Amino acid sequence: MEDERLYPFNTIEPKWQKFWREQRLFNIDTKNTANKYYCLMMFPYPSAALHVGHGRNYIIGDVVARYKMMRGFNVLAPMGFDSFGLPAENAAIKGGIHPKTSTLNNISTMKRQLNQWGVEYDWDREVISCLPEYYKWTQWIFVKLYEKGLAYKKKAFVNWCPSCKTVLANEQVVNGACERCSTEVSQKELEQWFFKITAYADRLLADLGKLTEWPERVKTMQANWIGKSEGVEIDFKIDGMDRTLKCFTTRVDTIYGATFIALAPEHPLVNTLIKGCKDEAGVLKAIQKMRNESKIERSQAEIAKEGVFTGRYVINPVNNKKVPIWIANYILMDYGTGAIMAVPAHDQRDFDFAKQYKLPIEVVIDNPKESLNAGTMKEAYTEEGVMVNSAQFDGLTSQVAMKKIADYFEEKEFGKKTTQYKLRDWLISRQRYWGAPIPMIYCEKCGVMTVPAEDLPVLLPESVEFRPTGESPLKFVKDFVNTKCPKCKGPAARETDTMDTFVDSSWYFLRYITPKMNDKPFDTDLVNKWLPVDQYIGGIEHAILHLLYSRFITKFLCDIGMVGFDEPFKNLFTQGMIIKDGAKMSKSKGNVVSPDALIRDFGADTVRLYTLFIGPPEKDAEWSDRGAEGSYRFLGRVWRLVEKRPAAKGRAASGAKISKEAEDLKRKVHQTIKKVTEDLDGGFHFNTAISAIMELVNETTDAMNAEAATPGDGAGVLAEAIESIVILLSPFVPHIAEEMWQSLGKENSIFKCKWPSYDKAAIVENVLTIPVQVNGRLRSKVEVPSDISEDKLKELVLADPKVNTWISGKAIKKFIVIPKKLVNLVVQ
RNA sequence: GCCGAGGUGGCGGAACUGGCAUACGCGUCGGUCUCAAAAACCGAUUUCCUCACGGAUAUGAGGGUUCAACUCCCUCCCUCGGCACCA
Repeated sequence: MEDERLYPFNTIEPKWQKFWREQRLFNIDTKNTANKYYCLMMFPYPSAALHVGHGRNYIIGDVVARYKMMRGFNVLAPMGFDSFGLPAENAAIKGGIHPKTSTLNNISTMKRQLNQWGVEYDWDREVISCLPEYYKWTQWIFVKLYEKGLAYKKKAFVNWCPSCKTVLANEQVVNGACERCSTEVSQKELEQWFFKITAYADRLLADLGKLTEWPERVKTMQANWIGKSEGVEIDFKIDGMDRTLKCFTTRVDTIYGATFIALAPEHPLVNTLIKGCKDEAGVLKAIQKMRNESKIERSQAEIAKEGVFTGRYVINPVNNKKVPIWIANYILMDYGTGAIMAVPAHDQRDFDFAKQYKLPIEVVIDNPKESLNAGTMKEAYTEEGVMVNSAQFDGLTSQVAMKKIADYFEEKEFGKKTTQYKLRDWLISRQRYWGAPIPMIYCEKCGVMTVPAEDLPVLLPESVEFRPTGESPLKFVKDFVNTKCPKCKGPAARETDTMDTFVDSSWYFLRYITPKMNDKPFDTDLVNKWLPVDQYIGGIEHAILHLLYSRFITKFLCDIGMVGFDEPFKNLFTQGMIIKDGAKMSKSKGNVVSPDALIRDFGADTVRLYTLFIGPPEKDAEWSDRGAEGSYRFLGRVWRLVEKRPAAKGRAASGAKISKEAEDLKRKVHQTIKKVTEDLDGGFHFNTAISAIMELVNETTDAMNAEAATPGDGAGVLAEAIESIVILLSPFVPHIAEEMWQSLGKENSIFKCKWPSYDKAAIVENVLTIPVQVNGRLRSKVEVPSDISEDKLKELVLADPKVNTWISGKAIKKFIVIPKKLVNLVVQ
């Protein structure tokens, strides 16, 4: 085994890991804010073992931190654990290990793995969200939200996962199934706590515009999720009743074409409306049937439209016509007002429904290209057009009419302009144990109140029984539930729900600045100096949930003066997944690549290098063990290069005449410095930066072999090349770089040295190879001095024998010269 | 259906602002070393024709603009991700 190693990574790696810790390379004083750079990786949930896919995130972050360090920044790179959550509790129910024990065990395993990867952090700032010193402040934020009316409790239909035995936020339901375990989600009516994120909908949407350094796709996903639409809320008078019915529409221009009204089966007016109608029992039965189709069934696929007439009518305010009220299964209670004005001619869903129940279709927007006929149209016309059958609005374009009719409605008080969002309030109650207890107390005399600040944290009792009941285990802990009312000191009960773990993770990045502070969640002044985060790195799977919640909580903290900024993350980078055998790595698929064996056989630097070289980091990439071996061989070549380098006689004196070979190598060195620096500054182009260094290594190896064969003046440039290679590689492969740096005779850590800058004069090519095309096809190449005149170049090209074979006997129509790039002759 | 990203050798992928397509790595083939093998090193490698020189051909498909197109424009196909009866 020993001889098979290309270099002694197994001794080098622990040596430098220990060195970095002892030197406190990553430990910083946040009071020193000059030249600060906050490099943040999304903190992980502590699962049992990391695979190479997880590693990508940490490796990228580590490269950025080390590179910025070498660029002279005061880098804050902290790490922590998002350590409340369901898996630990489910494991406790199954295996009987307390969540706290298994979580803390997993944390220490993960820390060991991170350390093995050579990924370093300021561990003095570690934040663990399941410990009281942290969740005390999560509870404190809850209290602040409650005080501002942004945390409230209501009875609501909620998403219930029968397998996890808990409720889920809308964001955690994926295709009608639980985000975590993929079990189909059902609906349950429960009293739940919510955060009023909808109060911030407009700002969360508008401020996406400020996030210029975020990936477009993340912003689009958030915008779609918030789902803003502007329209008019119309008050329809119900015929024969002293009530109105509100309908939201974005197409008020189609009001004259409304031929029926449709209500969601859950609409609160339904029972009143059908009272006394012809077949009350039959109608009620039909409605009941629609209600029983769960929300999920309704949203899964386009199910057949169904509906029933209520026997009632509303009056269309614009023309006083009677319009029938129907109940329809395609109307959602939780969007808009749960009732719509249906315009079959101009909305496909209404059209389908009208066809099925033979309801009238009236064209009110005509297609300017081809006039519409209500009787023969096959589908709704949803485009813009010209107003018809719309009284005084006839002849206007629909866009103009939209505004005019909206104004007319407000003037006549038929309705008002409003904005609707798809975003729902954030359901944060969980009937589970392993989360931060919601700090509320219920007193029979004094009512609902928050736990006073001085009594925080509300500690999670350690001794509980884990049962798969679907009810919070806290309910059965008498010492926990029974408490005193903070006001009247009489007997009172605690809230037994805990908070969604996304609450924990929506403020942790603030805690890292002053992680030990115990009288406040964080120091506002220091936080204002360090945030917004300069670079946030994490998975695309958090595009909506975590990133939206964090933005919301930051805006809230900004509003109450706790922070001085309203967006937490300036630059966001979302890395792609590492795929194996065409699928995301997961234990159940059995395609997990563990870093342990790879690190044992090839070393951490190989795993790091391959992970970075595999492809553009924002894209998914297929893992290949063979590919990883290629990275190992490369490191072996670099190692040998450093070992076999000729004794440096000192650099060639500047200005001294050097050979062409030496000059070529020097040019390559400086071109590579330029390329790597630009790749790291301009984006996260690690893969191309590494291939540029590989090219330099190849050229340097050739130059060294040539120098060994026929010694010349190359030693000085070779030394410069080797030193540059080691520095340029260091952020990617820090252990081997430190070792080689040391063997080059350097004393300090390589990360204390300055990142090289390139010499503009050295990268200038003085001889150029100019491709020559004839009629756009490459026919020859000419070598010319870079300062050649255009005339001289033309002369040379025309003298070129290869070119001549292609142009002889033909007339030159055009002679295109792109200076320093290419020549193209057009002949006929 | 809507929104977003993408489609380049056997594979992962390069290519600036329209200017030598296929860098770098993997794999494969050949060679060196070895009794032999592995490892390592050196060389070849879009495809087709050619002993060779060389030529033709190719960036999902088709068309267009241009002296010149992976890059710009139009039409279409496919893959991945998100949202989805949102009025």
